Amino acid sequence: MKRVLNIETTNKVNEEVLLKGWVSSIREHGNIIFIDLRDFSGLSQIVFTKKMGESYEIVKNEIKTEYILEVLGEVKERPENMINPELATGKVEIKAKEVKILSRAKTMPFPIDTDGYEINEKYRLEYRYIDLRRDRLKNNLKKRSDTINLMREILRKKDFVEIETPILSKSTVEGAREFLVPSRNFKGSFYGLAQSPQQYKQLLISSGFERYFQIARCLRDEDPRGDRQAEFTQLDIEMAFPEGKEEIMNLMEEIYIDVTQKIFPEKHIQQIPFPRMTYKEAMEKYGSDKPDMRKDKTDKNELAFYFITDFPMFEWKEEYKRWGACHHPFTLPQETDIEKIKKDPASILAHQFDLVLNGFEIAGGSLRAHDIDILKTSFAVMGHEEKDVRVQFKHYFDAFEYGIPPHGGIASGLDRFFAVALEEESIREVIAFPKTGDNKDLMMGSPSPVSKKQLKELGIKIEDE
RNA sequence: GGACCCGUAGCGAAAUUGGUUAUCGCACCUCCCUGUCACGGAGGGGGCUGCCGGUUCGAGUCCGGUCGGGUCCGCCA
Repeated sequence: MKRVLNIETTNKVNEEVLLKGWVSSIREHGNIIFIDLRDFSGLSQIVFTKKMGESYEIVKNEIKTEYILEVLGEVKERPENMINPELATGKVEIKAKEVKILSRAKTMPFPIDTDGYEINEKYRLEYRYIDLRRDRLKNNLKKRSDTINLMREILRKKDFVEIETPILSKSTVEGAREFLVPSRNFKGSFYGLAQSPQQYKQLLISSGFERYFQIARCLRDEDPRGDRQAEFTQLDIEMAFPEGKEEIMNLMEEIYIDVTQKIFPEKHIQQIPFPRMTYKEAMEKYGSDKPDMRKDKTDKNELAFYFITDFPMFEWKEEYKRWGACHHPFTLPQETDIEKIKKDPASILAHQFDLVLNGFEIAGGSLRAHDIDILKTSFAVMGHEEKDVRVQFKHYFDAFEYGIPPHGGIASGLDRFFAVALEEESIREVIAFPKTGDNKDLMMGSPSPVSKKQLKELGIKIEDE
């Protein structure tokens, strides 16, 4: 017999159904027992009475909360005074005939019928697979999935091609600290885990994939925050021959408007089209390059999207005593005079923009430098010797010499968007298996030491304390 | 790398200025109950108060260290 979902019972009155799911709660009344059975579609109330005979004894003596059951029963309309309006299936109940225990369960380490905020997060992270049983997290991950599906649909309709790029990549001078992966075949050499598909996607443009996108996992070995994790997901987009940066901004805007209307219909966008504000104006007026522009910050359904444009090309990195890229070195400066760029880097603006939502940077994009001399100039300003850059970015410079169209793109941090849209303070609440503030996975127990054999294979020696 | 906050049964909390046997709710176990839906009622078990050290006649409470979790700064092209 085919299994029926709880939610489907509402239109199967007087039919026999086979339900499978988790025991959410048990209410025993001596000679009648109610069990709320939970599956992915919701709850059903199952009624067990002594008429069941032996099965009733199993329910009475053996079944506990979170046991997984198979229940054969008949859908019955509830009498008027027993309807539960709180429940989607509240107008019916299941009169059980047979029950089978599919899996037994220990007592849960913490309650799962609450929103979970009250529980110390270390327990929730250690037993994440149990934490994910709670409705709030299930809903968050479901909405996440729906959104990503919709984004794919929108982009595919516009002829964007989804292409996967390597995670095992190369360590480079610029950018965030990379996770390093030792090579077994080449002892002493390392892969860098991709902190973004940036270079790959630009190379794909040179290949003629004029419209690329990817739901890309990115990895950065920096300290996490409430809105940052070592690994995170971004909607990564790149296009050839854009009609200026406006085309890229408009595309991002279209995607987020559609997502909001279809997946988060209770939300309202403060202003469409998304307002544009220059970096200079944002800093002068709000002292931030990601101001929270909500008109009513107590309105949890208000989404204030804003584009911040015209970022500086370079910023002084005090730690390294040199110039660095405000966005990344591949950005197109607004100034094309190479001498002017070299002379006064601080004055140079970039064709770069961020998308800000309620005070969070949720996307950053730019037109890219496709002129190789401009690219070289940017690296020179940042104090990198041309020959070093030539070695590290050989592929990149080579590709440019083989020809690359004008192009640009954007990357949107999806975890942050979901945190805002789902009214979560931490992106950990919208990620299935997040890590702690020092990048530990409390559930898997990673990072973890490895055997001497593994280290030897990799040619690695660990220094003693 | 730095600053701050937190740590008491499985979970969440309480415990006056340091003072009897560390309290309560949920969960768990036993029993009662045929209409509950966070059912209700009666009873019960469960604690090295994170760990180590110090102050004191006496420490859950004060001090130092350490471990664990969180927030922020640095960092995050």
